Amino acid sequence: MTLTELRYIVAVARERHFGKAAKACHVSQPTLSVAIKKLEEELGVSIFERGSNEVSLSPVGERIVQQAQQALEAADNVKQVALHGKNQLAGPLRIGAIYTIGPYLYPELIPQLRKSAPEMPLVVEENYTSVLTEKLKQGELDIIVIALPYAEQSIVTQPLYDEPFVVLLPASHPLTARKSISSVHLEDENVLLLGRGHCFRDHVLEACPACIPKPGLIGDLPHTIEGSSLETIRHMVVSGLGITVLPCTAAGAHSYSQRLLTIRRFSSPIPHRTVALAWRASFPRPKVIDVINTAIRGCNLSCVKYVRGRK
Amino acid sequence: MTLTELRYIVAVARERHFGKAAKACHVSQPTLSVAIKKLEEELGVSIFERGSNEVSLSPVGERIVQQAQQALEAADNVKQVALHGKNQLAGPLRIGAIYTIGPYLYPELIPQLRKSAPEMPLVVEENYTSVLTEKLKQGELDIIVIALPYAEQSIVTQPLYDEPFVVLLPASHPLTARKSISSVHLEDENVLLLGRGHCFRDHVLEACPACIPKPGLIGDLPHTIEGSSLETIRHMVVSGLGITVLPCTAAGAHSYSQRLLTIRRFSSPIPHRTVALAWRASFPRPKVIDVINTAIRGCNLSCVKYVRGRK
DNA sequence: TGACATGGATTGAATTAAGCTATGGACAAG
DNA sequence: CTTGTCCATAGCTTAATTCAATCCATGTCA
Repeated sequence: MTLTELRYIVAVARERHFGKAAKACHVSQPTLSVAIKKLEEELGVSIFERGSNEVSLSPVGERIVQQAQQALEAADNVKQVALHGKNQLAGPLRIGAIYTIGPYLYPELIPQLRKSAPEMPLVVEENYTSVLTEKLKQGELDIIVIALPYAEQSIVTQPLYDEPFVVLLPASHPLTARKSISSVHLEDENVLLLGRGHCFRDHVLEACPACIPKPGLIGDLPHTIEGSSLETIRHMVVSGLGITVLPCTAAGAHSYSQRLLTIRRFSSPIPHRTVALAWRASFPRPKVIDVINTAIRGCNLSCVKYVRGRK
Repeated sequence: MTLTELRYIVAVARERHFGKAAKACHVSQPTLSVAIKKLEEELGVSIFERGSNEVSLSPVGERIVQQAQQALEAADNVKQVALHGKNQLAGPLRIGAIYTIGPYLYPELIPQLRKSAPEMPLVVEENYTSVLTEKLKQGELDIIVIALPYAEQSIVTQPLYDEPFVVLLPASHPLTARKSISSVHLEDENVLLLGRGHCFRDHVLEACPACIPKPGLIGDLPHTIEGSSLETIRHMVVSGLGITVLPCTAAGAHSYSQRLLTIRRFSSPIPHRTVALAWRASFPRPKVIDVINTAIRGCNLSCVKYVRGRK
């Protein structure tokens, strides 16, 4: 078995066409055909099913190609390691965070990283968990910050901190009279939610099942209003459209004074989420993980509880 | 770059000797020397430092070899996938658990797995976290059950359940009068601990810092008695040597009647541990993980709280 | 139905890479 | 100064890879 053969089967699996795959690999079609046949004989299974007018993957082939991709990635990483020399903290790092973390973590994290790894330029992105996951797996991102639970094949995760949720109220709201708020108090309130796809939306609904949006209108407005970001929701809370639930790191960073907005904590059991790092298991720069881990723990996120560190 | 070259550098890194490495690879010494030189030229770095009387790894070389090992493992897995054919649930699985989980989980888990994956013979082991980790990394185990926190390079973890701790008392003990017990109640008690190396020992000490063992003797016995397993500790509790803290799954499975032993829950905050699966990120049988996950969730562990599943 | 197009398999020659034996050269020990 | 160790180099052989040319099965359309 050679890396070349693995490249060939990955190409055919991608192109679904021997000729095109051969072109993509810069070899002739017979070369590729022979190489694949040789590999199939060595492995004792047929990877592709040559139909009359199409090439498809056999069930085993599917998994073989997946595994081959991993092997190729690992081999590529050998080159990367050699390229970047001994300093893992040199060279760019592509980092992603979900929408409900990025805006509140990055302003703390990035200055920290500039200090601890000045030779590591950062490419930074915000997106949904699903998009970040895809980009991470495709190698378009190196490390992402998401909320647990999170389990993906060949992705390593590392919990960072537990983040309690808080309630954001207009200052004039009756609930501001309470010192802490239970999820039952939210049942009759108009709780503004993020749109579908935001995992924080699901976290809130889990903590407050009664907040599940109902179809229909109240006056001109839909029964439940969905915001496209925590900041738009904050504006709507100010404007009196309703109240909302925020992760605590998002509670402080805003431009409204206490005369307009009030924050109240939850009474026990306090709903919360666990924020974690995730990276490809094959990511070849362990020190980068350590540095980011340390940097986040060094961030001034006063309301969170850091998870005990890596051993 | 070829897999053969990677095998060569891994061998030299292991043997620290070109000649011996060549023998281990079943090739002549010049073959190996040339191949390594070629790879070093391709990568543009020198992997080994040829000293007068010894071969050592350069700093970059160290990481290159590590990465090479990963690539070789991934390539091996291609063969494994082909070998076991389309059925990931066929072929033996080597599973490990720490001492404080295995005896209580296996009797539930193994019959479950026999049902859901009858063609998968199980090789089962119990050991300390550190030993299991080493065996997992070396490929001597496929999947292990440990307690969080757990973070190892290129190991994937998946939380399974939260397990509250309980207090085990002789039936005649004054604390049996209480419905629930707080850690402060343990301060003046003789709390029997597991020996060093058991992570559960550390969990107990974290929940009850006052229980940290003090040197010295009480009469003939050491001030703090350490047991080699939860079962030996249970015997000692029966015999009146002291009380102990157990994970709740270990509380029920014993041969003593309620007339001798009493179990009491903790009052809030209830100390607990999170039990998780861990496997090499390169482990090529994702369905096996799913099946074990499902099997454990199907176990009759009434006292635990299962963590939300994989998405 | 038959000419043609498509797409993978086969063939055989040319090239390249990987392997071996023999030898060279640096270094340390005696 | 000799000897032994150990990695590097040279020259040769053999095996593997690649390509162009060709074959063959299948599907399309007049």
